[in-house]
Amino acid sequence: MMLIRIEPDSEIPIYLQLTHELIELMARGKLKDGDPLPSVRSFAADLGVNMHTVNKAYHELERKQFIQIIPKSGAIVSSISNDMAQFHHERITTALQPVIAEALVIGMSDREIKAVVSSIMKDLRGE
Amino acid sequence: MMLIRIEPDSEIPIYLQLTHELIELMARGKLKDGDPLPSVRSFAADLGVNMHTVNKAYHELERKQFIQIIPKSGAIVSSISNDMAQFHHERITTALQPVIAEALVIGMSDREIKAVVSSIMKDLRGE
DNA sequence: CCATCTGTTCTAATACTATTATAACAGAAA
DNA sequence: TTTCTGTTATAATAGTATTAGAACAGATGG
Repeated sequence: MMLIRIEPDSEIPIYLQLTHELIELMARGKLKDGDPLPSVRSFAADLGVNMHTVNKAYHELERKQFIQIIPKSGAIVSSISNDMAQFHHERITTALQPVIAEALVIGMSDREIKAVVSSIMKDLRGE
Repeated sequence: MMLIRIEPDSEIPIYLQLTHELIELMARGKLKDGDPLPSVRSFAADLGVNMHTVNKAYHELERKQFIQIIPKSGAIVSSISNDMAQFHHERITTALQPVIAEALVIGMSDREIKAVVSSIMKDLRGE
């Protein structure tokens, strides 16, 4: 049983909420390399969403190389290959840039921004 | 003349690209408190997009309190009121969280993540 | 081997968002 | 008073998100 809650009325699409939640579970170490993910059908039933929505989330995770989908069998969490570091690094930087810019505009100091980042990292690593 | 380039074929909606670009200009100090923004018509003409798309970007910026729209007159960059710090702070944290989680999963160390954040801040503040 | 489970693929419908195009309106500005 | 401004309205198009239902074929386990 996967402890995940979806907000159907969120502005964030369900399949993206799901990818975020699963990545967070990986960050927290609750999903580890090699762990199997639920089948799209059972997971969809648990979450009360459509099979295709879960499938879309899985393919998003596969695109980002966080899981491996074995055709007609299932999906498992996959370790990140080090040689793709550059690929991932660029995505992270691109995603971070507009948020940091916004933080600067609202008047946050470098120290404050780093503190927020540290706080988030601590929360994810802790426990 | 505002030095902004839009990618019409990006996965990111044009109106969001515009908001990001404008916020970045504010972060870089090229748009300062009280500076007027181009009219939605002239800006749209310059960018080669529709008037309504620029208007949507402006209202997105107003919602985030980065500009002030004076009805039937124009829009100006507005300083951030300190008493809204909590409001902004939460948005920043919420936006940052999934990206940090992703960074951790791809194996970035705390030091590396902070380095990327510092690099972005330096780029925005520098020059 | 066989029944079941798996992801895959297809069609289809609905709702919403993004973008563009026109047009008209009323307040602001010069 | 003419021009510029954001505002509002209608409409069309394209794309995305979500759901539904069904069929297919490879994988799995008894």
